Amino acid sequence: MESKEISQAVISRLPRYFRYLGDLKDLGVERISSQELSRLMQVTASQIRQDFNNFGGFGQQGYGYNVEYLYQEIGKILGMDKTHHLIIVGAGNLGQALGNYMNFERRGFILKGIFDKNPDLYGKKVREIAVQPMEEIEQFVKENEIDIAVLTIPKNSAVQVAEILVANGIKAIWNFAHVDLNVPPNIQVENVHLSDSLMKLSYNLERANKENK
Amino acid sequence: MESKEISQAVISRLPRYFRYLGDLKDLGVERISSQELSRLMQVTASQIRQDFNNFGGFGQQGYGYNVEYLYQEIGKILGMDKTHHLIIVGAGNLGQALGNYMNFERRGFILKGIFDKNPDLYGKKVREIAVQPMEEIEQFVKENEIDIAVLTIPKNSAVQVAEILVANGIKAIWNFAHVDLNVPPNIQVENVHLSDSLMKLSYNLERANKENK
DNA sequence: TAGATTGTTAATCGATTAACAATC
DNA sequence: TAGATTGTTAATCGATTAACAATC
Repeated sequence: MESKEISQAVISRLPRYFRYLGDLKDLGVERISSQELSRLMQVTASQIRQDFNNFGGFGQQGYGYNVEYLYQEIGKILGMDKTHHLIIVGAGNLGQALGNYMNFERRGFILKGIFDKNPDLYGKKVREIAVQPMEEIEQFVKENEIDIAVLTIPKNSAVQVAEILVANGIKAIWNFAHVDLNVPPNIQVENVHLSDSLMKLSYNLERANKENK
Repeated sequence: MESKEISQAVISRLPRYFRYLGDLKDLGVERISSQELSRLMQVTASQIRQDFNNFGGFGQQGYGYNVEYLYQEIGKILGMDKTHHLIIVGAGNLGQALGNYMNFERRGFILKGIFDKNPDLYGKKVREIAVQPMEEIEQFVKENEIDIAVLTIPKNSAVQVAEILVANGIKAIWNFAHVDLNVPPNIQVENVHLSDSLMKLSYNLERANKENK
């Protein structure tokens, strides 16, 4: 039971810190102050210190932060020290693209299964993992310890499939379907609504065009 | 020159309104009040009215909002009444997946070119569009009216390619590369950092696991 | 010790929610 | 007209920034 609830605004910034710290580490930088990091990342030093202090003091007065240590700690907070097993539901272009993306595996996200309802795809391999019929999914999820389901199926079937997954014990869904899922509050959902993102870009493009006239 | 700057928080919500209104329209619903929409979308009626009123009054006291009209207006705000020409830079799995995604075309986002530096991919077709060598990109962008460049290339080349695109007149970048681009402020960038999103899910999963123990 | 920089409290800013007068 | 619901102002809440005492 966690006492202090940390805002999603803070959480959303952690992966970016993690990325910059990883780069600094690779560059051999040993320590960094909130001010230097602030210049690098274009956010205020105040915000950096506030963000880190949500999780306890990682720094040292007069010194700053040890890059390697901070990197490790943020990694732990994000669960990067653990292995996660995932399945991909929907073996279309996007599902395959995500499955083939090596970097996820490097971070401990291991692809365990991939499913589709299209028989033409059965047996097709995505990184050694053969596409299985959708019907197998319940059994598979029950028998294997799956942490995360990646939903890359059309919106009309997404809600129903999500319910099946939840009923069989899935605790987290990475949702690429363009629809809001209706799941119990203890199930974690992270939405990636690509067309929403593209529309936002379209709006900003439009607005910038208008301003420059 | 726009007078009132509308916050990105509001803009980010518009595509979701657009989606719900589209669904309502398809269901034949003619009018809706902020309260009904509030229940449907799980946001406050107050926020709905505030959001819409950033762009002028779309409703009518005592009646509510006309679904069709509101849908059209939000569509216009998002630039959905216009055609956008885009190119995809990076013809890997993700680039191809995005290129093949039909729904973007339905919304007026027309794929005009696709580029990669891997010669094995030259000539490969993604929806009638043949992959071209990366070297062609400058000329192509100059000669064709391209609005948006979709970056689906590895992080190490992304920053440099973005600079080339900007130098040749690209005004908006949809960035899937896991790196922050450094472009002038009049260039619009929308980032889709998939691994950031997955890490956030990982954090929330972790936290939920702890709480339930 | 003096200087640097964190951790943390206080002040500010912006976004969300509530309330209600205007009006269809 | 009475009822409903917007548009909009005011109140609240939360997130960001500033300031500074603690401390390495």
